[in-house]
Amino acid sequence: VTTRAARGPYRKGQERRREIVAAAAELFAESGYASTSMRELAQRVGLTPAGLLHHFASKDELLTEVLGLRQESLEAALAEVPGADMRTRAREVARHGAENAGLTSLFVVLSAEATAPDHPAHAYFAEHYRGTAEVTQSAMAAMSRDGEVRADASPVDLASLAVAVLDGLQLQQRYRPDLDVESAVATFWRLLDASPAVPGAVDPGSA
Amino acid sequence: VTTRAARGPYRKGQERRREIVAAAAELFAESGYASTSMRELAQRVGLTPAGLLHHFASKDELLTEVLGLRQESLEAALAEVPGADMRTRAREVARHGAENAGLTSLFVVLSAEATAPDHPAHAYFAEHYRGTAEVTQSAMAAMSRDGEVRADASPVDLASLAVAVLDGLQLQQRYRPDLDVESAVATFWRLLDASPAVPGAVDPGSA
DNA sequence: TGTACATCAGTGAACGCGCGTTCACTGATGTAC
DNA sequence: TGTACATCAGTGAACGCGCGTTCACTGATGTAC
Repeated sequence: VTTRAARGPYRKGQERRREIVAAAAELFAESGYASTSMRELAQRVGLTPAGLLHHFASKDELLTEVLGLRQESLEAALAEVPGADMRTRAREVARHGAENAGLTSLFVVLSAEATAPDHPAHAYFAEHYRGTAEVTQSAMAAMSRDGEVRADASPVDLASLAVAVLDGLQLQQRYRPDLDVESAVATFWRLLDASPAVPGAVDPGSA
Repeated sequence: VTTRAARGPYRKGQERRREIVAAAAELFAESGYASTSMRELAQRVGLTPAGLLHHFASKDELLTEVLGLRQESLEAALAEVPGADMRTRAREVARHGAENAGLTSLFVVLSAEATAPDHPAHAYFAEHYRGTAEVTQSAMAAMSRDGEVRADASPVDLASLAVAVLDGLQLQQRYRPDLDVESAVATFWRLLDASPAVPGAVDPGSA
């Protein structure tokens, strides 16, 4: 008996997948994961709920796919400034966030929703924040050692602040669209300057 | 025909109300509003779902009550430092947040969930952020004018940052319980100092 | 001080509804010969 | 180049379930006389 191999999805099928993930990202960003229904999403892409599940095994799998989408998009943007220092990378994260407002809202809304331990994305965000804290702390420590940021503040606190500023501004912007996230982020990093624009200041890095 | 006036709730009933609101605050903080069910809440306080609705007209009314609870609690804490300057008040907000971890989580989780325009708490949070921005901006502008914060940063940006730092840190702490929110907030305010601890610096406020 | 009774506190069963998912099915699409 | 047919893309109806809320009801509690 000879068994035939699966053909895999057609080109049209793959396009549909992308279209569905993009629409899901928009809806999750608007209302969160739990409050977005398969019926609502299906209608958005012109399918029936059952049609969605032909492309994805479950609503959970869609969430996983959406989280991956954001990751890819951000990593692609960061790959354009290879080997840049942390300030530049942080500003690139902020710039990317401002440019992709949808994905940005998505991440803030989902991370807050996923603080519930039984939320399907809880493990993802716990790992995300753990990894971000680790990377940011060691980068900030290195910058502090090299005199690139003020030495009179704990690098651990500065790392927490750098992350909090991005999250907090993005949340705030959802209620105050006039808020200029990029400008505020730039101002934050200026606060960290090792040599503030104070007349008569000497370089503390040589101490 | 003489109609008798309503008696109002008994003492036991009022205690129940408070007990229910407290439990609702805990559950909303854990899982958000939409994902918390009346059945779950009823079980927590030893009632049936219908029993809850004897004390509150709807789930929505419970949410309103819970939001008011937080407001009262924070205002009571701030009333203990009357007329204090903005730094002290901000630190008091942070201290209060750290002490009432439940209420704090509640506010961050709900504000993210409520970014959806049709969420029952959307108007509340929109007004909350609008009012907070207004107060914080004018306070920051006054401090800048008086030389109490660095003059080389826009007061509007600093105000946005002050709010974002509190929100962002509280969100981050839900995934990293080791995070020291109070310390990070103190570090942030040190970054704003008008006269950084730099040898040889002169007071820029007299310029 | 005693008691009738209106109101309060709470129950248990049921309601209509929207949810994610299943299942058997139909037509479209690409491929092997 | 033509065609048989396996697989893909998608439908329509139905599923069991948990949701917020309703309703008629029972016992407890406080109050007016």
